Amino acid sequence: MASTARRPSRVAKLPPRERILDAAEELFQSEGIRRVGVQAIAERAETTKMAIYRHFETKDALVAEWLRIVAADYQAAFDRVEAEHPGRPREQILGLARFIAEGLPAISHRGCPFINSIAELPDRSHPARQVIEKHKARQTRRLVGMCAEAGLPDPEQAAAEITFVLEGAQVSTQNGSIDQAGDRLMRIVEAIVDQHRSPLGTSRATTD
Amino acid sequence: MASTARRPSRVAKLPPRERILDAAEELFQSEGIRRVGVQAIAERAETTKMAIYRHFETKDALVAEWLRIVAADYQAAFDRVEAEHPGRPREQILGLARFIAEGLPAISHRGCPFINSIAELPDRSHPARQVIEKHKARQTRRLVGMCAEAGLPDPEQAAAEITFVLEGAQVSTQNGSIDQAGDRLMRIVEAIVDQHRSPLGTSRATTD
DNA sequence: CTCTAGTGATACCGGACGGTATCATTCGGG
DNA sequence: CCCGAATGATACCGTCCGGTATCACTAGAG
Repeated sequence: MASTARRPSRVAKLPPRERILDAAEELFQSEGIRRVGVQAIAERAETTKMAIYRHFETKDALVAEWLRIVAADYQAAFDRVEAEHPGRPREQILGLARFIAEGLPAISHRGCPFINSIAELPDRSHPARQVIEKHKARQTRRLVGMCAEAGLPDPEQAAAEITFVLEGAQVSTQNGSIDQAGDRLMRIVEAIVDQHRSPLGTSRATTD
Repeated sequence: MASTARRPSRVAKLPPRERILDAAEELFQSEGIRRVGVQAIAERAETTKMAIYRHFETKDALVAEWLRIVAADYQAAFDRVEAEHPGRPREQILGLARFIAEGLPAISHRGCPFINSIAELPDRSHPARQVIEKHKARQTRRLVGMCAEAGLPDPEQAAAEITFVLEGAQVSTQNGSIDQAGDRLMRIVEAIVDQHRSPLGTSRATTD
């Protein structure tokens, strides 16, 4: 049976590997990769350094696995938004933008894990970098597809613009240069999706 | 009179402080702040660690000074673009965008120093963070002013959109998710500045 | 029960780091 | 010419880091 997956000693705990990944997630996100030592992760996971090195070859491998999970979560959110509006690419794009916009407040202290990790890992051969690269490539491919389905005349350009705006909203929120970034972001993406786009004017004709 | 500022031993060298800042610039930009040790900076500057600590209280102070210089260079480019098109805010904005777009290839390996530094310095109280914050705030203020002068109906929104797109183009170039980011960036900013903006269509009416 | 695989705990290693102390050297101004 | 300030060179300190070795323990399978 085992209602709880395991029960090592007293409290119901997740297996060590999960605890390690959870701890790594929290620490890497809030403090950065290089500032967080393996020891700190172990303490937060209520285990030891040795346990970490039993489950992950090196710290870099742990970093890569963390980013793999973040990317998977992101993709899952992408899937969810897509499934909520089947056959309606414009709504899908807006849903994605809303997902990002709603995540901005949580991101305001520390920014996007991918952007931050790239900054902390200059060498492109790092395993984590390849995880990010693949994720971003897939993300772009999907977005281009959505833009094409939405009937936008130049899907690549539209996807580039949406990508720019989404990324820019995150970094601008992080560095505090733009306030109400979420609202502004939504208005911009709406203008892109509705082609007539005059987001700066007062006209607010949402066709369909 | 000292035709050359100084000539310590053999080759004409800049004074140590300049050499240190130059070395720091190169190393911080290409490797990141935390990956670069004071020793490495000293070697690159053809001096010693002690010399660095004679000119800068701590490594953090050196980082802050470096970013202050980067911000100043940036502001200078901003000034130059502004002076090239006096009284023509639209041309000024486009010039700024072009400045960024042309800098993208050089940035493709390592990204924007401000974005990277924020990622490497999680604590907002860090002196370098305050340098960045001030710079970004001033940047936004100037851009809003330009948008207002250009007669755009909602200058704050337009400035936000331009900021998002500029920042997003930089991170997207860095992570390789968008190709031809420079061209795409220019088309987007043109569309923002010319309000009729249908950058995705084939119409290419560049008035004036 | 016994055997084994996974886990917890501790100590350790070599290296890099930020920062300091000390002393020799050089150079320009008086 | 000489003095003092700035610089160069080297050694050092305490700390933290990634990673390893060792040993005791627990729990589940047979």
